[in-house]
Amino acid sequence: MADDVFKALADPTRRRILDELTDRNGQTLFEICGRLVTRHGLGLSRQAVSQHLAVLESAGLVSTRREGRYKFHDLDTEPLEHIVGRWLGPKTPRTPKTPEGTP
Amino acid sequence: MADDVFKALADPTRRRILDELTDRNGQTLFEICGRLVTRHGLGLSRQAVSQHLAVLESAGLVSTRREGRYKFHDLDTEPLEHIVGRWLGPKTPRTPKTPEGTP
DNA sequence: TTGATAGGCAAGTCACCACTTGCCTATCGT
DNA sequence: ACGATAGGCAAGTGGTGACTTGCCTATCAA
Repeated sequence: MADDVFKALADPTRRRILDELTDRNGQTLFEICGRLVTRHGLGLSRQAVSQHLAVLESAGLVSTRREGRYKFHDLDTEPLEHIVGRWLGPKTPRTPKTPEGTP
Repeated sequence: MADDVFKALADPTRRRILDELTDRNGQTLFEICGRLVTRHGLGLSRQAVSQHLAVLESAGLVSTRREGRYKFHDLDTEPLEHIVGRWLGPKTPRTPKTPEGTP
C-alpha cells in the first residue's frame, strides 16, 4: 500500500523518472533512458530503468499500456495525495486515520 | 534537502515514530521506545530508535531540545509540504508559502 | 525471411542500511 | 557519596536493494 509508495520514492533515480513522466507523459522505456542520460547525466543500463519502472508500477505510481512492440508508461499521482496527510494534521481531510500495516 | 526527507520516510519504523510524535509531541527516547513496543509490537533496541531519530532529525522532520538529562523530540512537518507538490502539478495549493499568482 | 527495434527474465555482484552489542558520559534522587 | 536513569559513540553483522551481464521473445520494416 503506502509502504510501497514510500519505498518507490526512496530512490533518487525513480524520482527523476517521475519528473520525466511529469514533463511528458506516456513515454517508452528507451525514451526514459535517453532523457535520464541527456537531461540528468545518468548512465544507466536499460534493465536498471526497467526495474525502476517495475517498482513504480507495483507502487501504483505508474500505469502501463502496450501498443504493438511499444509499452507506454503513464504517471499516476493518486497515491501521492494520501501518504503525507497523516502527519499534516486535520487540515488535510485526505485519509481519515489508517495506521498502515493493518491487514 | 528533499533527498534526506525521502530517505527518512522510506523506513516503516521511522514512519511509526512520526505517527507517535503526531499523537503526542515532545517525547523522549525512552517514551518513544515504549510506545513502539506497546502500540506496535516492535521490539527494538534503544540504539535503533536513537539512530532512527538521528535520521529524522538530519532530515529536518524532528527537532530536539535538551532539558537536564532529558531530550525531547518535536515533530516538524514543514519539509513534508514541499516534497510531493512537484508531481502534483500547480493544482493542489498544499503549501501556502508559495506565491499564489505565479503562472 | 532477415535484420533491427523494443522489451523481458534470471542469476550474480556490491554497497548500503537497519539493528545489535559493548562500553562510556551526564544528570537526578536518596 | 552512591546507584539509577537518560542518552551517546563505535565497531560489527545480516539482509535488502540497485545495478550489471547474458540470453531470450516479440513486433515491425525492408
